[in-house]
Amino acid sequence: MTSPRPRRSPAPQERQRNPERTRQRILEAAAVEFAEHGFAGARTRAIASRAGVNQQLVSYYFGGKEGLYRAMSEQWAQRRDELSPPGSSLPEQLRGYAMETLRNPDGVRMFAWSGLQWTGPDDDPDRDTRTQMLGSGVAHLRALQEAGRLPAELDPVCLEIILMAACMATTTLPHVIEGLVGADPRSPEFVEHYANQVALLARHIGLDD
Amino acid sequence: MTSPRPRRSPAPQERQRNPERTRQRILEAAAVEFAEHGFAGARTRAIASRAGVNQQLVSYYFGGKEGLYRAMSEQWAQRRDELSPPGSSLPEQLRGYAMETLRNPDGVRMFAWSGLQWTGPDDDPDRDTRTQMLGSGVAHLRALQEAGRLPAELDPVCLEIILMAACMATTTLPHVIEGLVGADPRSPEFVEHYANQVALLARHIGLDD
DNA sequence: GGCGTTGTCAATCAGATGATTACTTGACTG
DNA sequence: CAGTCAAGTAATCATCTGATTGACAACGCC
Repeated sequence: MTSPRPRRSPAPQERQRNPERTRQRILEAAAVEFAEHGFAGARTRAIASRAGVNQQLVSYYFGGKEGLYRAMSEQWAQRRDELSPPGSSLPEQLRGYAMETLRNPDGVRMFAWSGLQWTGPDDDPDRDTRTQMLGSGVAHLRALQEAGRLPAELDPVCLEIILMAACMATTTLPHVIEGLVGADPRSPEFVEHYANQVALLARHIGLDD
Repeated sequence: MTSPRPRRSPAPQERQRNPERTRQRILEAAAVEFAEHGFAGARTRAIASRAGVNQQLVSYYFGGKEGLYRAMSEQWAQRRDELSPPGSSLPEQLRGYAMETLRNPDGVRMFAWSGLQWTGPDDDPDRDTRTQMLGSGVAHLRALQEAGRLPAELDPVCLEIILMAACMATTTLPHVIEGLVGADPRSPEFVEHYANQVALLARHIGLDD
């Protein structure tokens, strides 16, 4: 069986047709715009323009703005799923999550938007994969608790939520940070410092392995 | 001196003029809509309709959508400033902040939106009052630290940010919560439980007085 | 009671926005 | 090489959105 797209000449011109690449470009542009402005604030024209394609292609490939948003959400969910959590110990892992603001600012922002835009369990395509992923984290905490490393009266679910909110703070509370530290809350310096502090606190709670 | 508004018949009809009441109604309706949909998602028509007044009055009193948003932000900043922090000990205070989701869901939501919509120190009318308020919290933490109740290597500013993010989680991460606990994340039962857990964690860190 | 001021409204506008239509271009097939 | 279908585009549309206009009715003042 030969390759599905022979493409005699590898890439003589960039003007060739390439539906998959076009699709992908739209998805990438959509991620940037949605991450920056949220669903209501994003503009289909801006997405098409950023992708360098005609606006109609958004309808052609995704059936409109809403379909594009859904498709992009699913792609990001999948991508996040593939991403193996960095770090070995739990504090190191949390440090990694807090650093995600630098590696993948759009993804974190998208996630933050989705929380405020959330209206209910339905129309949340990401729900199941996300829950499964977080559930494993909760299981980890619960195991730590049963091993006596964590106070019995602490609810592992709530702790997971607290830690998650903490890791996202550089994205969700930039105005607070700017006011308190007087510097750009997204600067690598501060994000790294903050991530270290999150890890430190986690250790102080007793989340070391 | 007599009353400024004599109003011969006390309230024969509600159709009487009352600019101040109208202004206030618009502001209240704006708070609800902006809290629900954010700035980009809120509709001037919906605000006017909710306030039960003509849409034009938004321009008449506030000079348009943006002016209304600013005015409402300032009003809420002021209202929050008046609101004395409940609770005596720091964990109790944090518990109170986490419970704010029930007492004042719109206020918390507005604050969460403002973080994602934030573009820079400018165009942030709330900045100074907010920073001042948070600064006092940081000072409190720093005092605790200097008294040896808190590890020296912890940055009080980062700790404050972490705690704040944790207190807002029932608003910022409803999708996560729904997935993990399978219940309405805004239900009084869960919010109270979560607030207790935040306070518990604070105690466990050593933030007791 | 007359009169200017001010609060309120209905009607409407210009621009933006997401979607649709009809057309062109390119690639594969027999 | 004709034919067919997929990929892409330009032009246009209907609707929505925030803002403006002009009328007018309630109020304060004399």
